[in-house]
Amino acid sequence: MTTLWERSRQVAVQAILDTAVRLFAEQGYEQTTIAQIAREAGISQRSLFRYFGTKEDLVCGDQEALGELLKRTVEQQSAEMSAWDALRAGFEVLLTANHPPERALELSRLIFETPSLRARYIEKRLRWQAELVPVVRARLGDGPGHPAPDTQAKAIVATVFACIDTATELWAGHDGRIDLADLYDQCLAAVRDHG
Amino acid sequence: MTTLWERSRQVAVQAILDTAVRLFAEQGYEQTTIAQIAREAGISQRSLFRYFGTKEDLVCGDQEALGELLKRTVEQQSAEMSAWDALRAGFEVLLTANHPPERALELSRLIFETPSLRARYIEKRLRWQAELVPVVRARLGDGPGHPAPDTQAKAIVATVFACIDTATELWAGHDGRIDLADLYDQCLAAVRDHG
DNA sequence: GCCTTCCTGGCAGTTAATGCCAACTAGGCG
DNA sequence: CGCCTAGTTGGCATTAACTGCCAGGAAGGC
Repeated sequence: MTTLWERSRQVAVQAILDTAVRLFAEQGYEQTTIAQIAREAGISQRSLFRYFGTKEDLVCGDQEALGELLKRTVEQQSAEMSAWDALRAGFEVLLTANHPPERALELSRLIFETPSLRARYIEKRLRWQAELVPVVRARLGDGPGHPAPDTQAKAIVATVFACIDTATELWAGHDGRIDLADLYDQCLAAVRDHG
Repeated sequence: MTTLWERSRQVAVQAILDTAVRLFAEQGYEQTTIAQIAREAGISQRSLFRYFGTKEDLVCGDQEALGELLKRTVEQQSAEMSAWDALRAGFEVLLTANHPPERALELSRLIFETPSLRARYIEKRLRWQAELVPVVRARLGDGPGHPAPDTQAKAIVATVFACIDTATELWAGHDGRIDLADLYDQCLAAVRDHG
């Protein structure tokens, strides 16, 4: 443990993030420049880019870690659980592991009202999707004779994320007053329940 | 009709597009600069930006027109058709209205393998989704008493696009040898058929 | 207390994108 | 035919996100 370096790094990262989120909320994402964030956070522009490779990473940078968590959680669900239920369980773990809800709400609103950010966010999510496909496919084998299990797995994962996205958008639109997991269930029911 | 201006504009646009697609295919998207495209297309950099607002628009610029077409097609389906079937009909019209298949394949591959392009493409698609929600919601009213029709409509539209995206990715991965509409049906079946 | 190692900050440069202005050209009108 | 207006084009400057490079400094082992 290179202790002091690690610690001051953590402090710097947190200071940058706080400054950035505050400025984004005050002025909007596009209107806030990297130079301004660096100045107010008391760090050089050059170092800011070393911590966060891009401006977008200031908002959706910690996605990689969550993707890992999601994958591991889905893998560890009991083998009898259907792919849909395993993915739902993974989603629920994400909810508890996320930021404090108030911050998550602020970030979600920012992402959903800034097109370029939303696109970037979805792009990162697509990487999770790719990693989840083999995990989901492993749960499809024991059903009846399915053709093209890969197609099936990809479609299921894509749909689950589409519903997560839709639910999150609705949740942010209602200022977090409606339970996110409930919204997700409603979305999935709208898709899967025939009638 | 301001004829000559209109016509030379069309010619210029086509020349720029041809040059751009060729260079992207040869060197990759990120490695090709706007300056190079402008130089080889025989136009100033400034004018190129007037035709195409951004570099990404060179690849996915004509998406707006397709979005309009999709919305109109879905609207015009017979009222008895379910939301799912109406959306499928819209998708099928898109397929025939698109570029020549060989070019569409090239563009799709470029988009799927270039993260920034894919993000931009998704961003444009999100605008289609938002516009389709009211159209889809109008088809849900005559069913049994549904709670939160907006949630339902959003979830359905998001899922349809997730399946379109998945099908297109698979289609590009198979070099277009599998029918895109068939892939879409497989994706949707994987999501909607319980078993 | 030195020395290696890693981090930081400043500087210059690249690329996409935008605003501004002067030169130009198509097309209408006398 | 010749001018005039309107819309177009291209060059110049500028901004903002990034990247490479190099010097200077601090942390931690010896």
